[in-house]
Amino acid sequence: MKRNTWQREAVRAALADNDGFVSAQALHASLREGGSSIGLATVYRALADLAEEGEADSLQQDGEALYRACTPGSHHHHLICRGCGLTVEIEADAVEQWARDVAAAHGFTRPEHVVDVFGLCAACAELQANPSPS
Amino acid sequence: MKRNTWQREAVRAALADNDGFVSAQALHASLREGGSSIGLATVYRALADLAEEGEADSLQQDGEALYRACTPGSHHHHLICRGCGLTVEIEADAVEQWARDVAAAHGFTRPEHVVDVFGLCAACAELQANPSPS
DNA sequence: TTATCTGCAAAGCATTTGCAATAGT
DNA sequence: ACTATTGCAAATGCTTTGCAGATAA
Repeated sequence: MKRNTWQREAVRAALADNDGFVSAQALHASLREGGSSIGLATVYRALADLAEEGEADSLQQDGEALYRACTPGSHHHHLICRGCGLTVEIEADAVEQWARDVAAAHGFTRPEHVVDVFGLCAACAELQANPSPS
Repeated sequence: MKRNTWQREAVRAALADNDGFVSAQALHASLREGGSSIGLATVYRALADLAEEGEADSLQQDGEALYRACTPGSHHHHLICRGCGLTVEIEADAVEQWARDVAAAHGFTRPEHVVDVFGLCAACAELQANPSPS
């Protein structure tokens, strides 16, 4: 059976404290800075578990896995700012349906999908237009 | 300026010869088997260039980058079999529109999106149901 | 000629794994 | 007690990089 260790709780909490996506490395570093003595491998293992149990979303970026807390069972997608990492949760019922349909139309079963939209948020777009403001 | 070497051509050709997504490693191996003496690093560099120039799609799976030839400028998505890697190109005009709308609704500009649907193709679903057929 | 590209081997990174010690239950 | 979990360090696997020699322009 799955045991309840303070390490797992720490990872769960650190993930919840964070608004955007975090890498395992970053999460481990921040836990260490917070005085925890948790090991890196443990963070990896905990995150993998959380993701499998549906308590965390994960996505791949630049060859590293990023995680984010999410309410169990709910399925949603993200709008992510390329500049500052700001993440907005988005509803995508229409896309869910479309994914199921397109999979079925080609004889595919057990469909899952990855849908993420990247862009520049208003603030970052502003920054890019005026690199040195005021 | 960008030079035209036989290595770059070889990578472009090998990619075009392949129907699904291929890893850099696999592409390098197949080129070597074909008698080429191209180096692994060169394959990586060529693929990165092709992807940047829009001549190749790329996606991340299991911590490795997969590439696939694509007609420059065209934008499409993929339905990928988790079992055998079979890839079907899918139209997603509705999703394109949705992505643009959702980005705009949140003040995001220059939207790009990642939309991939994974599933089990008919053949692989069959195999999983009957692990050792006839 | 000469700036870019190649190949090799050596890093570099994120992630995984083996194993003895530790700590839930 | 029993066994899952931890932490460390070593191992793995993909990708990048430094550099000397090759090569396209």
